Amino acid sequence: MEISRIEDASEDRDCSDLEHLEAKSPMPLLDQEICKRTAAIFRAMGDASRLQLLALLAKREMCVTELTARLSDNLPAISQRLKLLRAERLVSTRRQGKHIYYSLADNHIASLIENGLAHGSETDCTLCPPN
Amino acid sequence: MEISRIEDASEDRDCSDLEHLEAKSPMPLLDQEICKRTAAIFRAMGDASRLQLLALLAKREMCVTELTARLSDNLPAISQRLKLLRAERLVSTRRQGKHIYYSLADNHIASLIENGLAHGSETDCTLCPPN
DNA sequence: AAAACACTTGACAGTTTCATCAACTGTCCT
DNA sequence: AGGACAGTTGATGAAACTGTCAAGTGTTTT
Repeated sequence: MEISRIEDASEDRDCSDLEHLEAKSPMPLLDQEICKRTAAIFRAMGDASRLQLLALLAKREMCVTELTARLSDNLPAISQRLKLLRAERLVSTRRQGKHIYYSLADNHIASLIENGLAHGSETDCTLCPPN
Repeated sequence: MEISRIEDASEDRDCSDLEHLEAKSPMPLLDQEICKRTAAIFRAMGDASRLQLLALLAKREMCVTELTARLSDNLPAISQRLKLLRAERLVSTRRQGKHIYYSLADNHIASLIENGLAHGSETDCTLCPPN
């Protein structure tokens, strides 16, 4: 008996005879639709420019012009990003006169963003060396 | 006075004279680095195949072969996805003999996935019509 | 030492995404 | 009705991403 024999005995067998797979709990995969929908939400949040946008909207409702000014970007660019976010239903709109006000679709989205940013901040690339 | 005069008086002015912007609270943008890092995390989670992978790993550590079998996909494909997830440090690896075991890098990631899936499930596209 | 297993990697092709710009729509003001 | 403001929408091209497959690495077995 060697030193590292503490592990499960099934480790010895060939992995290709997937008996241990059946043996273990069924562990069903995620429903495909839910999975795709969730991935789409994450993908929409997975861009620095759009995330900035969402972070602003997390504070309060804003019109496109104000967003444009705060982000110092051009209006069509912002509008295109908002269009994508709206398509994924992360934000919703309300028209008032000439202005169209955007806000987060619900506060579940807000907490996703908050959680993500919390994680993004703490695992700073410059601090933890890449293994 | 009309009916809809409940709103902030600043709504009347031209949005282009951005005075109201200075007037309101500073509302600093997110730090660029944190923003980019967070977006990268979200982007990594923003793909159905990778999300399935992460969801499996959220339950327990698994080797590549088992992941491949459970997802009924080819091994290099899985490996490439894992490579990306590892590059973003969402997962970490441990070698044991011939096998390389993958697991989520930390449970902050796990909760992000869980939250995301919770939201993805509840806002089912088939239920809420696209406006 | 050779063969077998478990992965990883590099390269290429096909697809997707993103920014940009001009043209268009909707609302208000005069 | 005409003009100005606020914003949206295609279209286009450049850049980034993904899957696939052959070839490579590391570890154990015989």
